[in-house]
Amino acid sequence: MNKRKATTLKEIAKKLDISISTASRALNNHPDISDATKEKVQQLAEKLHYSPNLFAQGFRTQRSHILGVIVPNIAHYFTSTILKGILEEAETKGYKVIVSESNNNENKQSEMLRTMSQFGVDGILLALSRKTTSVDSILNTLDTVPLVLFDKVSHKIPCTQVVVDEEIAAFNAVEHLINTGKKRIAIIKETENSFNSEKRFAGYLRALKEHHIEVDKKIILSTEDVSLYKGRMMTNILLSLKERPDAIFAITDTAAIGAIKALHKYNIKIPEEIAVVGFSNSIHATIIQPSLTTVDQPGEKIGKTAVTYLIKEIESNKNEITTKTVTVKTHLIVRDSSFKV
Amino acid sequence: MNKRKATTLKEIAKKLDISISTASRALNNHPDISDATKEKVQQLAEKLHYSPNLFAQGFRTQRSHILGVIVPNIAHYFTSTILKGILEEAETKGYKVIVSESNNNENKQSEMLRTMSQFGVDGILLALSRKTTSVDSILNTLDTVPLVLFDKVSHKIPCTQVVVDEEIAAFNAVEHLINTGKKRIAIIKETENSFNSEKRFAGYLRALKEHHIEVDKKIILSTEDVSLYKGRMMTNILLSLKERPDAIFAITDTAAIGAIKALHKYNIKIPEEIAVVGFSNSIHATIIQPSLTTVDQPGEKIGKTAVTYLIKEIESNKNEITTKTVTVKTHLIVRDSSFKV
DNA sequence: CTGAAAGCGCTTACAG
DNA sequence: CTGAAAGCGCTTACAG
Repeated sequence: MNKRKATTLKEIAKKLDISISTASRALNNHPDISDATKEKVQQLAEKLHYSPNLFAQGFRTQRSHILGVIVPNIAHYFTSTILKGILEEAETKGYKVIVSESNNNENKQSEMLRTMSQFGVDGILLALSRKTTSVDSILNTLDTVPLVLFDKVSHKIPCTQVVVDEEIAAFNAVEHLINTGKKRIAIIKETENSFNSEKRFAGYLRALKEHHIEVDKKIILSTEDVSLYKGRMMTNILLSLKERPDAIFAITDTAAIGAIKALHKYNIKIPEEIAVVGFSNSIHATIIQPSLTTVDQPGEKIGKTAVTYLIKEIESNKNEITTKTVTVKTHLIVRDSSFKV
Repeated sequence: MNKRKATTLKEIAKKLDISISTASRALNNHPDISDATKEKVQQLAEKLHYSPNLFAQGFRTQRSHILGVIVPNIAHYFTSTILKGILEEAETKGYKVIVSESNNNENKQSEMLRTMSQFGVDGILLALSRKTTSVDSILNTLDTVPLVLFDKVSHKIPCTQVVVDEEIAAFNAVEHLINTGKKRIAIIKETENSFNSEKRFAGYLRALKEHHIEVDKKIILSTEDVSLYKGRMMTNILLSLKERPDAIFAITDTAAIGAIKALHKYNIKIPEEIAVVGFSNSIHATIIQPSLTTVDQPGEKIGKTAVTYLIKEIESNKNEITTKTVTVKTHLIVRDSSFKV
């Protein structure tokens, strides 16, 4: 299959008896070229279905108009939502998007960064894999190609980072519980201090503090992966406590759903006995019974924002590295797993 | 940001005082080159972190090693699952993947096909947008670049198509209901005859026929988009019937979940009064109460298979077009929305 | 306003 | 076993 007998600039130039340079410039609307010539060239190009060989162009100009995206897991709903935003924004700006999955594997992530920069993408969008401990490979690629971090970020990397207002969102979620009369609010968070978990925990603490509620370590539970299964397990632990909590704030929707499943098992009334709040507004949130109160994270907006900043960096040919955290707003969606105020 | 001061072949050649040609060949393990030279070159290349400029290489060889993927909606779970398979297989075969969303918009789909083929992808993976009526633009790109259809396919397009054993899967699902004693099985399907809907309906009919159950048009419901909302509506209709069905086979998990929600509302016991079976094994299937009996479609396998066939076509430089339907097996997962046999 | 020429980094017939 | 040279299709200083 090698029929790609595309029209080239040369052919156009020949037919019109002009030079290739002129043809090229006419097509690119160069101010030097006369209107008459431009029209002539552009018409013929149209007629012949001319389209520039983007590979030649990219090779020549050292600009591929390709953006590389690396995410831990593409089948994660929130991630695919961000990707949607990335694709849309990139397309309107005239960029193509190459996608890769790190599978939460740090080595793979490093390798992908290398491959992508070597491939010649104009910029990279990265959501850090879990437990990214060695930042070296990232700093390295940062030297060669613009890079923007989103969702899973780290302040150890000096670059633009697009995140959600994690701390405020968590604060609002917990305050909402307090406002509905809950006084003993448990949290299910991550063991390792990821950026997200840390911020959400900080929001939790601040809400308690501002409302003069004492922190009780017995109802602060940590787990390595905040999964449905772990949500269940943690909730079982909470239920075994002498003083049960009257609300659970899970740092993740899946863990919140695990909590709900555990509460179901013990026939505990939600939200009367124990309210549950999640984080993410995943698609499950309205499938589960009762529907889940949770923080809505605007995935598409995050994606679009990340692309916008990345392209800005690409097109401002400055060699400097921007360190800047862009925060996208979230809002709490109150559903049936907590009381309305 | 233009520090990409990558090592080039020229530099390597110069340092070793050999020609660029030799350096190139040494790196590519060309049989003509002596082992001594090869080693020398490869060692230096390693030391200098040489990596070929893939754009130059692609430009020269007319091979980009990029695959283009076009899907209706990337945030659809099943789709993201397929994508996962595509990414993985492509990576192991040394291809990058450009992803685009058609948003179920036929014009956009055509445009993307054009852009991709003009961009110079080596092959295209396409899941048809809903209501793709005009096949022309697809036939056109089929002339210029290998293309494989997956999931949403059409036999109007002469190319390799990777699908699931839709008819058999539906047959098994309906037969399962029959085996558990259900006699009056409703179906919720699509109005327009998409490939998927048509096959699943055929499987439904065959199961009834083989078990000598009469077809009753009153419990064959069609809707344009087989969504959760529509699943609910259709179920309401079924419940208003004089002779209610004792089972519902929804062509889609989301519609099945809509059905379950509607049945909940009327306090109808699942599966005792009415059993429900879906299709897809979406992530919701175990979140909903009762958990959903459904057909598991191996998304990753579909993705991998599609890539395998596409690359085969790309690398066999034959100019001929293969028309071939590859079927990936599914299996029924029996959960709580239907009886175990 | 237009053209000749160099060159982006690589591969590959051709020659020896 | 190695090298000189052409060329992939384009853009862009330079010259006029």
